[in-house]
Amino acid sequence: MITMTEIAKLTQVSQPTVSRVLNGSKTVSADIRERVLACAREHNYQFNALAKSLQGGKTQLLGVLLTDVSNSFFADLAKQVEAKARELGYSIILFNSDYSSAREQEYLDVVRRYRVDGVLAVPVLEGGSLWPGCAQRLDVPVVALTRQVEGLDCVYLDHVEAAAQVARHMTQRGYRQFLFIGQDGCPKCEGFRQELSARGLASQLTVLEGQDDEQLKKELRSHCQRPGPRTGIFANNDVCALRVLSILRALGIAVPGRVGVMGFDDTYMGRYLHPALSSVSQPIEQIAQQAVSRLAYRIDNPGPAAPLNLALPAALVLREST
Amino acid sequence: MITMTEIAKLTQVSQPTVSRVLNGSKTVSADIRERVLACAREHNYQFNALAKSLQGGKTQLLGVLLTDVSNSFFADLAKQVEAKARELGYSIILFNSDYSSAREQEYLDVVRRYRVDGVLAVPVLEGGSLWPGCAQRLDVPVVALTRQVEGLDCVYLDHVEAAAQVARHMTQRGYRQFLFIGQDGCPKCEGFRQELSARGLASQLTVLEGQDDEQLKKELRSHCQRPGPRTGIFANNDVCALRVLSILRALGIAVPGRVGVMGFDDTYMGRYLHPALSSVSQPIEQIAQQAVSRLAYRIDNPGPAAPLNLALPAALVLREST
DNA sequence: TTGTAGGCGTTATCAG
DNA sequence: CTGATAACGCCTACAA
Repeated sequence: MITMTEIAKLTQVSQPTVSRVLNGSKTVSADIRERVLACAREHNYQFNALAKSLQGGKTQLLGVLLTDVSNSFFADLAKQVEAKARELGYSIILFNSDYSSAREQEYLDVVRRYRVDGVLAVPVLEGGSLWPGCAQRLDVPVVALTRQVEGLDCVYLDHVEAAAQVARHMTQRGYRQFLFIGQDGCPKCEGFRQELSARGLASQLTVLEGQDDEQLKKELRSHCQRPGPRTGIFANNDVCALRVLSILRALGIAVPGRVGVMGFDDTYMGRYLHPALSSVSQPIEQIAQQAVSRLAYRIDNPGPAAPLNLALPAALVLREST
Repeated sequence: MITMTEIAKLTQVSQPTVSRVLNGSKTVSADIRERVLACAREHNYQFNALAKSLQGGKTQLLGVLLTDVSNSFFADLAKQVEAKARELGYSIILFNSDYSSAREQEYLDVVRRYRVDGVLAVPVLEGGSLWPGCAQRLDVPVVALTRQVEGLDCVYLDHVEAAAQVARHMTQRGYRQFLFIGQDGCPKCEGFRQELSARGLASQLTVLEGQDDEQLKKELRSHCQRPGPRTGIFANNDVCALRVLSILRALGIAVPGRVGVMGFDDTYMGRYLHPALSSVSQPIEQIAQQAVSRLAYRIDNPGPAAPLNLALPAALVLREST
């Protein structure tokens, strides 16, 4: 690949002059400018971003650490983040921690090696308590995605509040017994529990981890097939909700009559299911937009700043399953 | 961030000595080694990948150009590619062309700027005829993903053969009228047509672009509701198949009795649908594995080589919808 | 075993 | 308006 020095030789000028031309400096005579530009075009010149960055400048690179790109929510998020980053002239190095803290740490080092200008990350651990420390060691700005992290810039959907909305909606629809399928103690679960508690229904909540299909089927049978009040099931995400719907159908349990099902993320498939899936919609584009522009701002304005703690509101998308 | 030169000053040795220690050279005295390592650890040293690469070496960076990460197939692919790349010590810069050729060209330049060691790309245009040219201009190895490109390394699922399998399966199941939903002339469509043709059924094939739901519904009604032979519908991908299933249900058309539906990509949701969706399964992990290791091989062994043209076989996953 | 000198492709700061 | 020169962080000779 051709360099400025080579162009300089070919066009009989000094290398700094080539630099001036290629960077659009006005203080170059017309004929030199033309000669240089012609030569650059002819050889398909592209500046060496590494050399340029070495010079103390920025790399225009953002590290993006996700837990699982194959999850359709994160995939969407990655897409939007890439788009926003591009608008601001950044490219992204993508890492997939696969929910492994060890890998997350490893990637934190890699990101430093490449001297990225900033990092967007979905912390592996919900609490994210070790992240402020990581961020400091990184010595570039960091914005946490979709997780609240104390003492760190973060942009997220308010899971607690969203789950409370779900609880309100379900009680309104007449469900009086509840199942949360996901990790006990996570923000969604807590928000759900709190709101039920406020309505004196906390004792009616059961939390199921719901790993494999067989296990889940057994548990759903015992919870939903016996007579009793209608049951509202809040699934950790749409994939999980889809599995639940499938099992309920196999069990011959009526949805939304006997049991209501609510997903999370509002993935595209929801509207095409039968019954169409009610879900909590995340404002993915806003999250990406806010996170990237905050990161860009911090890159352009270094120095300490009060952490941004941006909790975006969720919207319930009500369809047939509740 | 601390540099070798700074460590050198702190430990009272020369910078190249620091380099030797940090790169594990044996020819350094024990006490210097320890002093240097201690200092490096203390200041959390990470080498500057830019500077190192500038030296004419490799960047350990791979450019990955996708058309749409939010598509669950490509999201899976991205995940696998990242994993394989990591195993070989590469990090990936991810670009999303969004099916825009203009953006694709733009990204080709960006990738050159960062002096990536190689590129993995899903060409925007099916034929991919301008890619061999692009690859040459890139002057790093390129491997095309999931598309056959003449004169370029490529790893893909054989769409033509896969579609032929679908046609055979459908005729076996007694479908005698056919719909392909997707772009006319694409490999899947051609493979489907050819195989039907070989069975004297080509005249029974109709191709629908199927953009919006309303339009598609109208067309499906006119094709499937009138009496006549059973219809086999081959959808371009699972998302599309899901839409078709949803519309057929609304129309009260029996699946798989009156109409059979086959998707493509075998995304996770297929097995949970009702009826469970038959689909063509792509060997995503193999594609990623083969593509990345081929790329790595070409990086390590520069110079001309006969293009690899690796067509992986598809597997039909038969469930309830056909 | 260790240090010195040069260069990778840029940009920035000087002179001229 | 243009050209030297130094510097960024590292590595690879070569020299001591």
